[in-house]
Amino acid sequence: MKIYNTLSKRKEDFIPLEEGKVKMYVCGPTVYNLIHIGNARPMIVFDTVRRYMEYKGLEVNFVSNFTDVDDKIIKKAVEEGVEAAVISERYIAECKKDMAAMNVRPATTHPKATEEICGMLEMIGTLIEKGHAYAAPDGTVYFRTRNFAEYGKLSHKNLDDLQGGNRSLLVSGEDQKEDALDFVLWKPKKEGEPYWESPWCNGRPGWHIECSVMSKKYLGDKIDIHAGGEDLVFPHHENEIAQSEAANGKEFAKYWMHNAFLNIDNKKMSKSAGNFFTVRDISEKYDLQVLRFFMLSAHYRSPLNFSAELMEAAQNGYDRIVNSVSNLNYLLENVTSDTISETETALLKEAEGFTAKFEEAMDDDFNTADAIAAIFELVKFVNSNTDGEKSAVFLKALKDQIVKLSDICGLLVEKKTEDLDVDIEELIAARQAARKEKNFARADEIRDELLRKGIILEDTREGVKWKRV
RNA sequence: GGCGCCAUAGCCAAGUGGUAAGGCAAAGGUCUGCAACACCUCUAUCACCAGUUCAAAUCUGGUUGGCGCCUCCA
Repeated sequence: MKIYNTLSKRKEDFIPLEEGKVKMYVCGPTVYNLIHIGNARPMIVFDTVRRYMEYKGLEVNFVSNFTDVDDKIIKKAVEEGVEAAVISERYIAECKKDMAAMNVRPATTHPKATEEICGMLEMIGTLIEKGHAYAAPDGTVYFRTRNFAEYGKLSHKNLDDLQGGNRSLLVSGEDQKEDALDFVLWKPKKEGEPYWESPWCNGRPGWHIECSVMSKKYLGDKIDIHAGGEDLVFPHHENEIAQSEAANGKEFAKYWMHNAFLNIDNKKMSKSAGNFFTVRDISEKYDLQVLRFFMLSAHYRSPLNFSAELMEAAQNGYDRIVNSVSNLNYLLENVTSDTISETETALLKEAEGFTAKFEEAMDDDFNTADAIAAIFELVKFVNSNTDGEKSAVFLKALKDQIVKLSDICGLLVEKKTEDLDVDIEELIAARQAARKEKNFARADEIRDELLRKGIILEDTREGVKWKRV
């Protein structure tokens, strides 16, 4: 299994620190609103990485945080006149609903920043002791960036380029820094903000320290994979490395994975540009499985464009897989043979090739676009090689194969079987009778009536199939 | 100003040295009372220029056109 490592800028063989186990940390959302479809990309991508690793027999300890103390949360709390925790708890709950609908599995642990303040105070203390951080007179604690020799190794920047960046860095408190590149570990509270006591001042943590601390607490000083959106490479992840490695004296993470951005109609999504969609918005029009399928249709390191047309195409593509499984289920319900023939055995062997192709794609830095192509090839193979004459063993094996590969991608392609109401069953039977008498007007009338009730009929060679709109 | 990425059919998207996967859409056909599903057929020399090589979408240099990070941001 190869993974592209941002640190080395190349694909590397994935070798877990501990055989058979993976320690993985993914930077989670700041919970001040419903999550947007940009937030959804890393969730879906890294959930898929996790699922594939588990499929390969690895035990994945997957940690993803909720940042629940932040300026935007506080601002929203002030606007609504409630405690910050009311806002963060509300949106954590909403986020979990969206994740469930996208079939993103809950992390092994979902730590919250506000519950890890103790660990942050401890790490900041260690950094000060070791000379990597200092407290300014007003109680702000800064990280001494130039004291960490490897600073810039992830984003491949050097400090002098950064400093020469000609931008005005003089925001408030800037003058008390030893160096313009030093970043905040702890900052004093402002009036009305939530705060915690500390040796330096009553205040709250800077943005970067939380991930260093949560990763250390739940996974250990050194982990296998640290992941997130590409915008986090600098400064967030660069700063995490500086803090963790300076404090722990060990390499922080072996592999760094970053997903590319999602654009809307070829532009960066932003509220001001008016092209901003929450996952909830999309769920009103589409099953979020379609969103997931869409996200996986491109490689995670390629920028992906989002538009209404592309979602339609994704809907149709996803339906093709669902249809194939639904056909297999229909055949299985009406199966007549349960002994597998020699031809069938040979076909199953051939079908294994698609699983091999799928794995080859996923082993190559999680090439989901290629992996999904393998699923489509399997779908075509299934559609071309199954009919009412085939045995139950054969059909079941093929169905399991499609469902399994789709499941690795987190795609649910098997609709739950449900029983129809008796009156609907009777209408379908009545239509069949009408068709037999060649009374097609009556047959079509019944079909329209069922459509109004949300049932779509399809007359296949093997009989009448139905599905929900 | 510094660092970096991308450019493959109408659309989306794999392919990083051996002669272009897959999906969507469109068209024609088979099946079917019709529709739907499915199946078959059909669609590209890979932005442009030069070079390396027996061989390049794939390597090198250049041109053009997009984009990202350097600031809260997935």
